[in-house]
Amino acid sequence: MWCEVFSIEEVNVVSGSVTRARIVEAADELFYQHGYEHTSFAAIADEVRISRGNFYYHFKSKDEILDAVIDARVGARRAMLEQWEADEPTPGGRIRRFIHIVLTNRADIQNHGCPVGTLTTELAKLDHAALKDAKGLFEVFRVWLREQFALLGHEAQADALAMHVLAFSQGVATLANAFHDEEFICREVQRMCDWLSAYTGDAEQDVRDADAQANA
Amino acid sequence: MWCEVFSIEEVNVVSGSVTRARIVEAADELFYQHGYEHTSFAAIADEVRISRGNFYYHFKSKDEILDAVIDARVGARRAMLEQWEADEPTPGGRIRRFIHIVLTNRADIQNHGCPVGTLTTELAKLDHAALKDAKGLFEVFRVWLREQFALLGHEAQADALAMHVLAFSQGVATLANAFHDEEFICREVQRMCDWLSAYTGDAEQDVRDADAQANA
DNA sequence: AACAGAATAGGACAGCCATCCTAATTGCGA
DNA sequence: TCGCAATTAGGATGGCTGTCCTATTCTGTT
Repeated sequence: MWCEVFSIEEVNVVSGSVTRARIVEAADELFYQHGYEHTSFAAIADEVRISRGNFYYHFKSKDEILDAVIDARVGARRAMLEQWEADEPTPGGRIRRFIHIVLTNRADIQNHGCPVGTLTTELAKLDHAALKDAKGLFEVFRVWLREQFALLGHEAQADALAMHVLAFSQGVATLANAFHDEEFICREVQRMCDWLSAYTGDAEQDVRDADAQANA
Repeated sequence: MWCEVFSIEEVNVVSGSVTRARIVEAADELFYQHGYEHTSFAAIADEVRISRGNFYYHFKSKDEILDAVIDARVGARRAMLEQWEADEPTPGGRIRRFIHIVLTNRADIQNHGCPVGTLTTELAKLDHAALKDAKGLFEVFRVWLREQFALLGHEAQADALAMHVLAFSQGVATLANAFHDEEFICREVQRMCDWLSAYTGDAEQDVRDADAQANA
């Protein structure tokens, strides 16, 4: 759901203008922090230090900025998952890595919730055309998790297990955002990892051990 | 999180004016369906068939309507929980009842998510003063669930277990809203009830066994 | 019937917003 | 250096929103 920040230059290679990339980056952050509807052109303009009217050279509407933001998020998440596959040799380790995101990004999550879940929820309420694309963000993780469970030999249940892990992340994120309770996040991550170990086959792993292994 | 509808007259006894109650009722529904920010006075006015300017006889701002809506929701949820305590003899049965809400109200949840979770998420993004009260809605369920687990003899873990059940409901609601997958809801409810049975002591959903143990 | 206060209607207002338009500036190839 | 296209600035515009104000209608009491 969440993702490390990638530099503007990297994005720029794909999308053309530097200004355009900076607009997308600023919009991404502001949409996450304050929501899509509540973020005005003026706010993005202040952030990018660009004239309001100038947006329309790069985008022809606010909706189009949203599309670009979602595309950027999809790209960033895909890149993150590929990185995980390079780092983690086992599917179980990769899933654990996903579970640990709510801990890794706990500061942002407590402040603003899950970028994927909150955007999807908002666009659903607005009955916005981009809702379909936002759901695509969820699908990226769903498909990836499904693959990992299939690799663990649970092909028949793979999708159900993937959805269960996604539900975990959304539940934790929503409550962490509401209550700002860090211990709660730790407990739920531990519980989820315990649950996962029944599917990976190896013995249960303590959170600290997993972190130590990840940093090794 | 969700709640049966109570008639206007019932609410009216407490709050005074009939028109006021109708405004709150309409606002409650519209805030749920389209979000607080995206719901305009005009939309509520159309629903209640009342003049725009007339709102300010009953409320002195939109924020005040939100406060009234949250108060109404708290009242309705409290009433629902009291009803459950009258209906269900065992704490385990009551918790199961809570778990089943996502199934009972699956239509609304698939369309608009959880009324408590989505409101809290939105108000957090808006940095709205009423966020505190919206969190209070969560607290109503948290405290109640904690009580039920304590009655089951798990006082030490009661709050953690309550939070776990809340996280379940939020995760399922968010994904049900995104994917409109009814089977997913069923699976997760079943999984959660299985999990719960480890704390109620009985093998399956036998109410009398749970009752006997609770009274022991 | 007369009056008072509650309740309602509907227009007026200022502020914010996304969008559009046009002029100015920049950067780059010839 | 010139010229053209890409890029930017910033004001103008119209629509929507929450809020306010005042005139009117309703309701119950004397």
